[in-house]
Amino acid sequence: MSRYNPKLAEAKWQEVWRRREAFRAVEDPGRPKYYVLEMFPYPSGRIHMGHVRNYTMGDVVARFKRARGFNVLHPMGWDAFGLPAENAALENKVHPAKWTYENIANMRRQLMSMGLSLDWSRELATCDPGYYRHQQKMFLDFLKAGLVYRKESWVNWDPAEHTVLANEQVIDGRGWRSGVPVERRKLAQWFLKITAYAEELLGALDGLERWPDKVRLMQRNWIGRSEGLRLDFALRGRPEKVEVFTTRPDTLFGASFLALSAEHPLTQALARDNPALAAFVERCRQGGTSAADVETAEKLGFDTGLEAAHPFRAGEAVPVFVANFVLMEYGTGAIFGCPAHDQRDLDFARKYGLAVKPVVIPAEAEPAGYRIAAEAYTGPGRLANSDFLDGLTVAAAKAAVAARAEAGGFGRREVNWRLRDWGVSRQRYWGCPIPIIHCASCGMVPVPEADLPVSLPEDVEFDRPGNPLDRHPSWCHVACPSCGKPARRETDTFDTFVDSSWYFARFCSPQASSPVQRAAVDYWLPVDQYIGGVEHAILHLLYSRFYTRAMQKCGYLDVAEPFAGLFTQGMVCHATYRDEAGQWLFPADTRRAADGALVHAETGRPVSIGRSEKMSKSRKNVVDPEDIIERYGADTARWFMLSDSPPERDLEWTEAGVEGAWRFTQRLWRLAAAEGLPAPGASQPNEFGPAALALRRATHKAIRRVTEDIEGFRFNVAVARIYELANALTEFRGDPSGGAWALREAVKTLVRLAGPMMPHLAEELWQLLGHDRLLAESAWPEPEAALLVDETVTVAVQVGGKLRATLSLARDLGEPELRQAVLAEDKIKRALDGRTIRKMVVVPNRVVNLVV
RNA sequence: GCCCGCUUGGCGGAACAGGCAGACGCAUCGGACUUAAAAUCCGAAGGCCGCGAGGCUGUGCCGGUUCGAGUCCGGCAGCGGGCACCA
Repeated sequence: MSRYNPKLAEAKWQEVWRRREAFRAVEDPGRPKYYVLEMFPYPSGRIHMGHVRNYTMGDVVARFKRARGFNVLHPMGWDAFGLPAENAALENKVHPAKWTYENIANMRRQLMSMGLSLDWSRELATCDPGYYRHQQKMFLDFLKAGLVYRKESWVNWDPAEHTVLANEQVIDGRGWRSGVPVERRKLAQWFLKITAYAEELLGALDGLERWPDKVRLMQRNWIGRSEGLRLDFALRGRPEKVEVFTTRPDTLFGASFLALSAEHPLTQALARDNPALAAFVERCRQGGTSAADVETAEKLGFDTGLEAAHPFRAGEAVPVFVANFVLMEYGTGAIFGCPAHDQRDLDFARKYGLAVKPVVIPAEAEPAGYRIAAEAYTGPGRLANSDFLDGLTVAAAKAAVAARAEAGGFGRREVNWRLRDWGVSRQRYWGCPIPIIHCASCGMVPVPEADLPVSLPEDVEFDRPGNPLDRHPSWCHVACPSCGKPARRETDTFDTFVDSSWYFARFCSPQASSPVQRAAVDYWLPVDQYIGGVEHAILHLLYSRFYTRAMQKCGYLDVAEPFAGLFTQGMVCHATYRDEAGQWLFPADTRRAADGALVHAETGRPVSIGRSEKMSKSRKNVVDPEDIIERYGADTARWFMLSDSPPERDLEWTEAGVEGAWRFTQRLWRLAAAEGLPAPGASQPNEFGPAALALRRATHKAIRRVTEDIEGFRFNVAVARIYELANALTEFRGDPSGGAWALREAVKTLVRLAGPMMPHLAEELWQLLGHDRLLAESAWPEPEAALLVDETVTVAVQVGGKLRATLSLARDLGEPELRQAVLAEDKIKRALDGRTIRKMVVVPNRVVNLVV
């Protein structure tokens, strides 16, 4: 028999699908729609295994849903703006646009070789003015709707390169190129008012039932709703008050200091005539802006010498510090510290010799002798040493403090959010220009809609750091649309998260002259199944949820939630290899020596094998999908991606695993291309012998299980079911009564079920089996209910919870018959050893447990 | 630092909603076919004890709930991921 040649077959079927426009999506209100979307890729130039995994899963869903009768939308595009293009420009003297579009062309070719059932007519790239003009239009709408504002905000500043750095460009507090310590600097920037939707974004999470719980939890924590109290502290010897925010007003009587942010107005005022403080504030600016940087930095404080009066005990006062861990962005930029009940405050108090007074006493502790040692106590308890709060629970004490503070006019209950507004300004070239003009007379003037898009200038130089838009000789100089006088364009561009916050909506009507065409989004949205990496669990998904609401407010569409279903896939990992010198090696540069040891492909020197880690270029543990597809074909790559590892978990790429997948494609070919099957259309026999019936049961059970497993995103289990059906087929030895018909049914079903995963091979076999219609256009089978239940079941019999025997019994036996059958069994009699049965626990058709 | 996740044979994993732990695959071993190899086909296999029937034990660790725990609860350990300018 001939072997299956994936190279020929894959090219052939891809061409057939393309010519027939088999995957083109057209709105059809008469049919139920299904929108499958994978997170679109950044066009880095080559697809990697993570893409293969992501797009294979999406394609399985798309092909499956299409076969189930849905009108499927499955588009692809490019998240094409971003920093790497500028880095490439800097390093290789190639224009970001040229670099990006060449990368897109190559990746499109690679994706096409995977045989994905995509509607390529809807392809878009976010760097195309035809895309980003609409983004500019919507920004102006958001501005009118009050969702946009401008304020000063902190950035990472590289003092050597005079440029703003991304967090990833800050390594150990230093610029990645210059190696110079990074400073925090303030810059006027554009913000989108995501906090206006904080309550709604939080509340709506409950309704996203087809999202992973962990993603919802991460978003919940990110939004970070907390109820607390704003409280005024009077200062001794100064007129100002310090307003603090606290979620633990109950611990107020344990307060031993106040801490202000380095950016707090009072700090700034004090620093003007206190050089030591000014120096400290300067020092706080060292280091990056990320949370990890701020929170792992050493906790530092500066005693201002001021004292703040306790709100409830005028005679008592606490020192006022400036501290580097207090964030101006959160709450009021000032806190009171209660060391006994907050670890960070405790560390701070120990360092600066401040009092540690416990005020919440755990139930099991003695109030008089209760002391705090190295760890703060944050659990429940009763209040002590706290005046009018003594004896109250934490919750009651919080309420009591709040009530008194409000009554006294020096406190206000408040809901605070960790969520901050979305800073969308980037001081970069390769992004969507922000359509604003700064005029000396008129202020900030929106670019008139007729002048959109504001396109990026093409004649830019990347010979030095900084934003080329800023130093462009002509681009930023423009007449003010309002007064006509010379004015200057905004040179910031949008965060690329803006681009990706609405592309799913654009896919519904990618050619529309407005951002979206209403009928199209009304039909297709929301996305029924979104698939991507868990690394986007918070930002991209939260921004998209906000952006969709903003679009809704401006009348572009009428859904609040963009993604009804979400699936987050795991990463693709591979073992790491090093040579004797400790240098990383690509797997492709190694081979197996005669004794099985791994050696360098050329030198034959030994190679040490490290643990499996996420594929990354820096560790060289990458396998190029193009090589795999070249050697084995796309179906093998797809099949391997789906076998073994549950999709949400990390997958380890192994050569042996790919070989196994390859062998199965050949095995399937042999099973289905075998001679001697009855022709299609042969009528179903009335009678089936036992072997034929058993095969039919296996076939129909496979249909049900594979269907359920694909629906439930258990692709690895679906693959196992397909193997089981293949095994049943292999074991089948024929049956004079209906055997041939049952065999054909099983083979046909096997091909049909494998179709979403190995579409080319399945299409080839489908044709070989004599079908006229394409598999890609054929329906999914329905299992016959009668074939799904067995007459006999295997019942496990336990004595005292231990398995003693398994019995093959008729289905749904009544308890008396069951008891009789169980007690007749020798093994059970022996296990009982004459003891009396106190109770018989029966799980129908599964387990009998005899309690003795 | 904070938040989140994961942990089952040699390996990846399966186990509906608390009910036969190890489906399915990979690797391994034995056999068939072959001059030989590859490919393919058949078979074995968690660990320990036993000639055997069989017994004991076993889902990261400690404890609990239950007739029954991989699954539920409490505690611990190890590993991984995210943290607002990478996408």
